[in-house]
Amino acid sequence: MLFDIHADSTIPIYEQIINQVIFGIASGDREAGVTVPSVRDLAVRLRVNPNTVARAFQELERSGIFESKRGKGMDITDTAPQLCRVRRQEIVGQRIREALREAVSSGLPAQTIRQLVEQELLRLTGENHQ
Amino acid sequence: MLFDIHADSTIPIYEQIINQVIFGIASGDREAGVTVPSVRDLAVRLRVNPNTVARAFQELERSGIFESKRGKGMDITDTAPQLCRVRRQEIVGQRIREALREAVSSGLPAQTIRQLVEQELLRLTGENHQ
Amino acid sequence: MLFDIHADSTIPIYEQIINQVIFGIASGDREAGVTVPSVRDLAVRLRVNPNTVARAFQELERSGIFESKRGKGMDITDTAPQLCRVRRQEIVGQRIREALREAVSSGLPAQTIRQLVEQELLRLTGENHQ
Amino acid sequence: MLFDIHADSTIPIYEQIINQVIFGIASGDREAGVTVPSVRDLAVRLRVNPNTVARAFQELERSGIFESKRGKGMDITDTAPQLCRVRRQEIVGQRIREALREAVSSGLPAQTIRQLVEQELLRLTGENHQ
DNA sequence: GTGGTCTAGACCACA
DNA sequence: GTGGTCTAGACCACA
Repeated sequence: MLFDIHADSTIPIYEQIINQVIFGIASGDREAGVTVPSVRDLAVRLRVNPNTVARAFQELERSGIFESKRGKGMDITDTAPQLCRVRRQEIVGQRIREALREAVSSGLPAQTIRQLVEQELLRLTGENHQ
Repeated sequence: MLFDIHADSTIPIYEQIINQVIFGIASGDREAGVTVPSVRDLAVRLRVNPNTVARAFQELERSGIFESKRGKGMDITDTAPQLCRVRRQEIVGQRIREALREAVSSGLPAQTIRQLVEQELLRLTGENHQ
Repeated sequence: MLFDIHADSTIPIYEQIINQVIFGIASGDREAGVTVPSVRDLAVRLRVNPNTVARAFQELERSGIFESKRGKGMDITDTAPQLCRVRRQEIVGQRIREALREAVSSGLPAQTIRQLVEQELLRLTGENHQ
Repeated sequence: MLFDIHADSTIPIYEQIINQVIFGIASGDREAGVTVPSVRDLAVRLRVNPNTVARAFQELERSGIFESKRGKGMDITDTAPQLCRVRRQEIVGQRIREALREAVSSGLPAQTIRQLVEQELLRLTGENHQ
């Protein structure tokens, strides 16, 4: 599982970790039953405070995505892949919804907003939209 | 100028005020040279502490959108409309960019993202996209 | 007496009025015994709140530069010219002193400060310094 | 970094803090990447309310001189030294410019002004000007 | 531990 | 009346 943490993002580090775990599992990077790196190891790897990783893992456990193996670390649950696909859609959907709600309330014409979105999507996906 | 403040939003109140002033001026709600409601009045109207309004106004002054007339209150500057149109585009554009970047990095197929966006845009603008 | 009021200066308007009166008298623009414009007239001329002019005049009276002619306006006192020459030196001296004290405390080398001063003086007086 | 705060100065406390940070960094007192005293610590040290320090730090952050490391405190940015040297020159230069402009407009002869400046500079730097 | 936001309330200079 | 500054104190998210 790859992590790409930006300490200076507006998104808190623990939330970046959570989302990247969710996105990774939803995309099939990891399968159920697999053991997850320890809090300590991941903290070292990401150069991040262990408390921060611990917090992310706790929330993932509460969500039913991780389960703790009695003192032996964390596993990915059987239901994780399904849960993560749902959660991914929610997370992404909500942020898009908020961005568009703000855009509309700003008074920018719908046409301009649509252009902003389209142009950015093309830039990000590098895909031709025909 | 209409204000719609949500005390429980993740966006700080003073920033909501700033953005709504910017959006309002960018949309032509208020013209340059016009006097702005006083800190105290707006605070009462928004049921918010005067310090919070004052902070928003000070940032707007630093941005060249308001100018303080000593002892008399705040005016909208001559350059405000232009500045606000630029700022609006930046604010809206950045939030859209971040939402889409996250969406793409989540592994959702571009087609799904495009659907999410399109569906939300239609819902918000109530417009028929033919 | 000429006035040059800048509403947006960092120097309060009443203080600009006071200083310009003092500088004017010190420079011999007005002689003792001459009647001064009324608060109301000057306020109109300077497009300034009458309270502001009144405050300036009060301070000038307290300083012995103006004297009120029982309800008939203000005169310049006999001692005004002498007082104003002293005050002018104090006002100018103090602001220069503060500026230089800050400059020195900023850590800029004395040589750099001297250059800044010299260059500005030349610019302002348009005079050749040989 | 030494601080010398005067609660009774006409310059607001938060601005004194800002200027002294700028002057200190411009003079090489602190290097980039170094962590800054915490808001709470500095507030205790300066016997000032934490909010006042926080305001100064926030303006320094907005100026690109400090950067906030979420949950960890403030760092001096890489560009701070350069920014601070520029800012120092601006701050000092502007105050000198204003003082001299006033001096010239006061009607004092250029020669007298030059003497005032020279005498004060000598007093402050204790240096022989030959 | 860190900074960020907000409230309540005081006091001040200015117009 | 206006805004600007400051204090005291609370609460929160984050690491």
